[in-house]
Amino acid sequence: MSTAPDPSHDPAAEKESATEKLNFIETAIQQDLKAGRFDGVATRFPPEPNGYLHIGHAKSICLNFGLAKKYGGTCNLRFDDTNPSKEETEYVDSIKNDIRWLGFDWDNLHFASDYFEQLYQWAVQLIQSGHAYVCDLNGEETRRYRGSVTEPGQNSPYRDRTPEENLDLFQRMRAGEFPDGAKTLRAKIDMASPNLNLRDPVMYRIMHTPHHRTDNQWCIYPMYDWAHGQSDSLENISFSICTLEFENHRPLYNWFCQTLGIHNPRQIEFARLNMTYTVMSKRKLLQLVQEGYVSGWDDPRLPTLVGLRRRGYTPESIRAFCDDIGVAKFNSTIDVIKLENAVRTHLNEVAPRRMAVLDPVKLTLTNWPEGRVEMMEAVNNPEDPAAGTRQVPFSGTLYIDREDFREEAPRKYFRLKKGGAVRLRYAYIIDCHDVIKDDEGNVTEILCTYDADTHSGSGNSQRKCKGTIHWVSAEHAGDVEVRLYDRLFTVEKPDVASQEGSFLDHLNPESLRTAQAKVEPALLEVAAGENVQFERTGYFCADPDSQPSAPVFNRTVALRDTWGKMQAKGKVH
RNA sequence: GGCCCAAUGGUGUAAUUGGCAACACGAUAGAUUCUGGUUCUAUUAUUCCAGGUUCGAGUCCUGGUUGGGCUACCA
Repeated sequence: MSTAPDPSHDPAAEKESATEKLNFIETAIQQDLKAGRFDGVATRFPPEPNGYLHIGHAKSICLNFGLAKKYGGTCNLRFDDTNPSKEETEYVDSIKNDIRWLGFDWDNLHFASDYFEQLYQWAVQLIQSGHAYVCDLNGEETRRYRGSVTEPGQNSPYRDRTPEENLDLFQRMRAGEFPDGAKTLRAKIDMASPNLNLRDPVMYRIMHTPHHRTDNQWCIYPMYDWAHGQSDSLENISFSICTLEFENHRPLYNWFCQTLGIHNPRQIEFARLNMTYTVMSKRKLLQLVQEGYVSGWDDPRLPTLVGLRRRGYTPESIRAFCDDIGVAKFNSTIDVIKLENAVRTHLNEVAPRRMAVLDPVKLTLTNWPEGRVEMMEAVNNPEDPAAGTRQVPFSGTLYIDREDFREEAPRKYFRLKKGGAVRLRYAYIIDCHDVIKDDEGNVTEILCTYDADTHSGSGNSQRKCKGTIHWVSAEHAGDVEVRLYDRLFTVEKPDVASQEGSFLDHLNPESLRTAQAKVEPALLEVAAGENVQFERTGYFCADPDSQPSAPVFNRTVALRDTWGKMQAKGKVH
């Protein structure tokens, strides 16, 4: 490096600003915009209200809302509520909350059920133009006629009914003349198509089931393929972004729009999110909740948005994560470390630091003046000077973490050992001269002397020591419950069924440990939902179970632990 | 035995659309540090295989391999 290049003439920098990194969806959007296929960008997030949102949905939400924002377009929230047997208003509310919590707001709120009448009219249009027919085959027969992946299907015997007859039958289906399953309305496409979705797909089924919004107004309900694309079209969506499993549905999506002669959005598919050490399917999440393996949808071990929130994940960290993982069509599995890293990064910037002793052992300062209490000034957040400082009471009787003391230890052990010294954070350097044990040999009390010249920040002493540990003054300490969460599963891919086993076989028996911690006074005032860092330990969030002056803390994620890693690798003992 | 889609370091995503393979995370080594945190530095690749087109291929073509999806009146 001989000369510092002028940044304005740095070719590398120019290149960087000129070539913005686009994912494959953005590339497609820019091409379509340039070609004039669409006027602008209109997207939508289309959940079915039959469950809680999880981190995989967050990826889709960030994508759809993010694209709208990036291109100055709009993003709607639309509930795909076409199956009344599974859907409930409870889920509608939770989904709205989760999206807002994540930091997004929709331009328009819609329900597929609002389009039922329009959908019906369009179905009539397809019947009249000879593109749809009423079929009397039952489920079992329909399946048989469809053929298989290697064999073509056969035409339904009802395929050639006249438009008049079809119309009459369809009207009577709507009027409730037939029982559940007696008839369906099917699109007339091609029973020999290699794409199974095109083998005369069912558009409507008869279900005498009240709907969460339309109640008993309808007894015929549209299928996904018939409702989804048409809803997109009605809302003038330009890019209908969905997951990979709908790739084979795209020809049908386009067929409906084109046959109807209506606005045809472009469907683009991306790979859904998979993450190590967890499960993402609604079925499995439901099973974990219903069978009591976790405490509920908001159990902090679940990848649900309500679970992550309770665990202490911030919206910012989840958005950063979604941004970080990118979008592609490759079926990948993201290392959960990425998620943990995202929340560490954010919390490192914003979480106030506090001292908490999770596994307390008593430490007495034998040369401390009887009854004396000193207030120590502690920095609230070294990453944020504006967070200021606080006063922490210090006395001759303290608690430190059992992990931070050993009678004998290797040179690389920087914490307190018998005959050694350590710095008490924001206080004094202490020397350990003795240990008291119970009959079983457990350390019950550590005896030390403090070095009065080493008061934090005083500059009175040149004395240094390698280690610094956290502490809490016994008489001022609060007692709180701490819930130490770990991964729910012990294997990277619990989903990949081990031959005969179930994903439940891989549940981590230690995914939740509780501890009674001794904490500094400031921690007693933390309100539910607030994030803090317990110095040297991890990030914690006060749980909704917290009571005034009696918070319960959930461990969001531990701090990076170089020492623990060295131990795990056998480099030290 | 059909159709559709994908494949780039340990993980995930880029590559100005045919022009010197980049970024993040992880891992490793070191520096700094009153958090074994943070921060900083360094190291970490014959682009799944085989042919072909081309001055030039991660990118285009052909064949193969591997993985995913499709056979609900679910979405």
